[in-house]
Amino acid sequence: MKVRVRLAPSPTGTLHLGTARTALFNWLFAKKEGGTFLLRIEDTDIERSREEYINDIYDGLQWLGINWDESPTIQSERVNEHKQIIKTLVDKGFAYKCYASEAELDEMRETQKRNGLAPKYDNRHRNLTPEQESEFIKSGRDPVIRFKISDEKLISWNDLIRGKMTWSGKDLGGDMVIARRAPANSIGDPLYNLVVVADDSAMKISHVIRGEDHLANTAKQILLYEALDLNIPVFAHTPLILNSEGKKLSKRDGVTSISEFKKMGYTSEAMANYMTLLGWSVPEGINERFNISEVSEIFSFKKVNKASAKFDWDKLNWLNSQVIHEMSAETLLENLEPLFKENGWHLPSHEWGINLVGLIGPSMVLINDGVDQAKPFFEEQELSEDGKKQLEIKEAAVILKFILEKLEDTDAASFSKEKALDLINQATKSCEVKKGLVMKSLRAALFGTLNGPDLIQSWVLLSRFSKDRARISRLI
RNA sequence: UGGGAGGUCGUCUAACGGUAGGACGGCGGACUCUGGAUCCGCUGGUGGAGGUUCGAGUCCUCCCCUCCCAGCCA
Repeated sequence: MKVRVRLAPSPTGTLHLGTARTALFNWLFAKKEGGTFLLRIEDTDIERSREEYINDIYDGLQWLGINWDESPTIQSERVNEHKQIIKTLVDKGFAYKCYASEAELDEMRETQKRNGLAPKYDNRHRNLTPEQESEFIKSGRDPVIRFKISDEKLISWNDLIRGKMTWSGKDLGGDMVIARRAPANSIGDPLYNLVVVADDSAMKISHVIRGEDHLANTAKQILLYEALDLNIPVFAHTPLILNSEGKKLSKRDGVTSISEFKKMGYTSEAMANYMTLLGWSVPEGINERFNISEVSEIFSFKKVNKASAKFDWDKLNWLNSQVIHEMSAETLLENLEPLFKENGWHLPSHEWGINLVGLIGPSMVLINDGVDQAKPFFEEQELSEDGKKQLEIKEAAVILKFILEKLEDTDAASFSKEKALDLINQATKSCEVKKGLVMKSLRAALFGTLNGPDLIQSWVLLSRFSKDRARISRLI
């Protein structure tokens, strides 16, 4: 069987972490099996769907390196086909018009709940007589169209992740609505379960891979496949990504959009790596830090976990830092230079820039950290509390004075690590202090704080602007 | 409430019925400036009770907990 899978996002919001992970599993499976990965935009809810979200979804997938085959299917463009299918179902007696009002059904559900029952449509209009129908129409009622679900029906499928699944028709909430309310002589807007079946079939989807929150939909959809005499695809229901409370991730949980992660300074490699790791376990001997192209050669649902996983910032941060450490200085500089420009910072030379990112790279977790860490090299910093304290030590002034005098005899252009180290050693000896005191004082004077990257290399970079002298002398 | 899916260190996970291991985090040390870099070490777990078995995270029974669905949303 030729593998054809799809991602079917609804453009009612930006590309969500959960959707992106589903995309990844579909993509990985398609790549592994030499199949095709398709995209279908489910924009049948016209009220909530927006063009800008479609673009956000495309951008996010591309950024993650999840490329799709063929041009995306736009669901709303297929509405006539969907209505035709609904008409067929009605004509064949699989579906019927239900005139019950929403208020009437709300009341029905309320009563059921009060009596400790699960809310469920009671199929009250399944067998209306033509007389009853015309009565409703005459009174101005418009119907929805419902697909019959027999209480006795047993539905089962073999899930690639969960094994054999079985549902009973009586647990599917009664006859399901497949078309919105519309005048009786027409067909209303087709709804989710119907359009999914219609489109998955039309797109010749072989495997439906989606979150486990769709389990009940799958049972309903199988009934539609059977009624329409269509081939039933293979199903795989993936575990979900949960928030730290163990609930389904929602917009309320803060950052959940791929575009937001990108903006914060996460790399696409780390995001894809982490999303794959949540739910899929690496075979023995393979490092947890991987590229999805490597996984696409070994991906299997056998290694996909059944239980949902809680999202963990620490692990994502670690992966992101690993990705940054692996970057060449050239690549890292390419990532940072636009951010530097936004702050009005200009590199004195490309080589200087390379040395700078080489220095700060190892301590970056997010790409955006590079901005904070580079800042002291471009802009003079206020003294921090502990920096101030360090410079209040009485030897500090003596040390700085000594170094400043020596610097004035030194050529800024040829200042080097060796010369910097030599100066520090000279100061240590001449001022009769511990080397640590010299270095801490110098760090405080040059950068305002007591922590940062390697002091000697930092000093050499700073000297390129002759800023080292200026910064020391301001304190004397 | 009904149905469904799940439950191994704090988190993500590994373990033909055969020593519960790894990663992240946390804690401690090293790097004779800092540390959010790097290296080393430590910490910590099979939801509960029975049962089968020489031996149970794994098999059986009962219980508990969590999540998902129960829309004329997708």
